[in-house]
Amino acid sequence: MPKIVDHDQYRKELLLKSFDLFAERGYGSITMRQLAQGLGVSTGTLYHYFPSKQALFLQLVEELDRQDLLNFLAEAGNPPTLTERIETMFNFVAKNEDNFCKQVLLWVEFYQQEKAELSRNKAFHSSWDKTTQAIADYLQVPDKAIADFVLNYLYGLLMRGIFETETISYPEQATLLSKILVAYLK
Amino acid sequence: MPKIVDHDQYRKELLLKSFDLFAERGYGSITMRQLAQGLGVSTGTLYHYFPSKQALFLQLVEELDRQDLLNFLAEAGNPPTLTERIETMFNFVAKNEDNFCKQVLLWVEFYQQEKAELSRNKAFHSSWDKTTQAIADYLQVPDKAIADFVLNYLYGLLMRGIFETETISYPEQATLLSKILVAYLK
Amino acid sequence: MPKIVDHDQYRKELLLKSFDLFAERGYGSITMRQLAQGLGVSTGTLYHYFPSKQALFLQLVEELDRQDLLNFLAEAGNPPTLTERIETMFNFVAKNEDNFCKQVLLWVEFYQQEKAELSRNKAFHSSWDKTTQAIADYLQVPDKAIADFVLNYLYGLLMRGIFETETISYPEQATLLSKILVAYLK
Amino acid sequence: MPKIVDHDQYRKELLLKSFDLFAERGYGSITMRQLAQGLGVSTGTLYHYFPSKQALFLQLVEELDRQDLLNFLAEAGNPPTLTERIETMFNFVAKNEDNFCKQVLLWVEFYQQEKAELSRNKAFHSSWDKTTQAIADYLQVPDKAIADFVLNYLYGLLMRGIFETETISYPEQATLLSKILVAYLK
DNA sequence: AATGAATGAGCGTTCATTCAT
DNA sequence: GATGAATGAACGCTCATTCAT
Repeated sequence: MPKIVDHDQYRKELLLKSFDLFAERGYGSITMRQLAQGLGVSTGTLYHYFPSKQALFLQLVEELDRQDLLNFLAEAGNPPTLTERIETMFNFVAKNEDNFCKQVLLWVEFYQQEKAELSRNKAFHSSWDKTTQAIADYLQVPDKAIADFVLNYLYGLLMRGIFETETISYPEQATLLSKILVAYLK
Repeated sequence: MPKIVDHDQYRKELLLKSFDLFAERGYGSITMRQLAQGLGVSTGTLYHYFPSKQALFLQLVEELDRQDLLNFLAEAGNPPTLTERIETMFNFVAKNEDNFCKQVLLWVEFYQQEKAELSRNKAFHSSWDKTTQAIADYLQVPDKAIADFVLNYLYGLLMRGIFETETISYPEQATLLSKILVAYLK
Repeated sequence: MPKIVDHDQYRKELLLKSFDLFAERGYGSITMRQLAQGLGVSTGTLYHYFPSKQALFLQLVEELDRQDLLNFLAEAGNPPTLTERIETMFNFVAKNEDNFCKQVLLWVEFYQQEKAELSRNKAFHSSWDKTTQAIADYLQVPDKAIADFVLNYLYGLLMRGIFETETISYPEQATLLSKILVAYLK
Repeated sequence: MPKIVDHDQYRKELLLKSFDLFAERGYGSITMRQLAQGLGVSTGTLYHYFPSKQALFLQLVEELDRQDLLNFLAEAGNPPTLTERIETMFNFVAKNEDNFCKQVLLWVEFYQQEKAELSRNKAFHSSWDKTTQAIADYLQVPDKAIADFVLNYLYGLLMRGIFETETISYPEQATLLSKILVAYLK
């Protein structure tokens, strides 16, 4: 019997630890050697667990999207009013803002760089769609357009956090959005 | 100094023509040779006009941001009501959606890939800030938070156009946003 | 010492089974992992039986050369005339043409790739010489030059079977060679 | 205008110089870096002239086969008797024995290593066939089987020069072959 | 101004071999 | 004896950039 390690478990461990490394330097800029060094393994080991840099990244996307959703649902509960649900959601995003920014940045960079050969690989889009859908479900708004509205707002918020020098207050924005929506839905 | 005008004019011509090439393959994936070939010049010529790939791209960012803003202001006029201004804005974005998506994609990819050495170069952020500010001005809303709100929504719209399989209707979204805001501002 | 017999028997079994794998992909192209997988063992096991890829191959050469010779002598008998002996020989080669082609191909590839460090290892050359000598003995021609002549012809036949699109008929060639030699030796 | 060098001429120069390097270490063992160093250029330059290691080698095959044939025809003349033609041919091979051995070795090694993806590329086989055909033509023997006979003999001679410790005398073999054939054709 | 040949560091990836279990 | 995870040097190849012409 070889060394007792759960192959799959170790794979996920490497995956999760690789996120910070990707985030720090970007998908295209970090090298497999740097990744390996950062993870404390050799390049050979990296390739023992993942067939390629792209595959490693794609697995990371899937895993993180899955975990993000799980984490959110675990602590979100099911508040009675839309206002509260929006607040809960914004709180969650605010708490993990840094993580989400890094993710969006990485996903976009990767998509841009590999879009040519990504058409076959639906995993990327489907993962995003699934998350978006789950959030829409959580909000329980009667009109899908309203859910879209909130999501647009949220994704825009993330973008501005990335590009603008001046940061934006999440609680404040959540309050504003709530007020606006309540006024509209009344 | 006629020579300088020619040089500068040619430089901008190359810049503008390079946008489609960047958009098609991504900043990190396209090579200077491919760029040169696509522009119908040699790599040497490219380096005669731009000191580096990064500098070329940065100049492209600045130029396009400038032109986008100019184009918008040129055709936006100054409608009397907020509703109309928002509609005008959304129409403009809808008309140029493809372009804007490509730009956002490229800007993000570039930022992500070069952020390590971008700290010195403020051009990138300042260009984005300037555009954002100009749009906020155009809307003439009393409360800055409202302008932020609209912009967040807009940027989010762009993001979702990129990642989601299902496209989103701009006119419809504009109408919704107008209604919501009118209900709130009343 | 029963253990040693088992070990040795198993080693030869692996050796023989590895021939087809080497033949299919070439010495330089097949990996130890592929070899192990094809044999139904782990790489570790392979290294338990053979100290290195090169040693494994060298043992294969020796074993196959030995067996080829044994097989030939077993079925060749001792026909009274040179013509018959040549015919027997050509029949044998014809029957095993595919095998011999693969062997020549592999031996050449290996020799070419490792010749730098093969000077010490005489096994390779001596194995070839021994076979050649045995065949010469079998023919029982008075003049060594005639034996050389036949062997040259045979090895050339193999080479042309490898490289040329048009295959060559062994029986026909054997008949021709016989006639020619008989005419000469008369 | 760039540096004045005839791209194509320089390519052939590199090609020819690369033969000795390939011959010395083998196709599979020599690296592009070693090749570049041996040629006195950088790896980048090598790739400027040849798209890949395989393509470089294939071009070398074609070029050498072409030149060998040209050289032979240039000095072969058209002797009146078959005996003389065979002698001329064997003299030529004897004079270039070293070269031809190296070529056969390399061609076989390459073929063995790349045969999987070589099916499309007919250049390899066709080049060999062409040469073989030209030699057959030169001999002007009425019966194709006789030409085949001579060629088999020749290729076998080369093989034995490669593998056997004891070298074989070309003039002697040529004389023998002539005698044998003359006895047969009479 | 314009060319494209030249460079070489560095990339993603492979694979013979080792070794803890 | 058997396993397969781990290693890391080395491979083929790329590409931003330089520079002689």
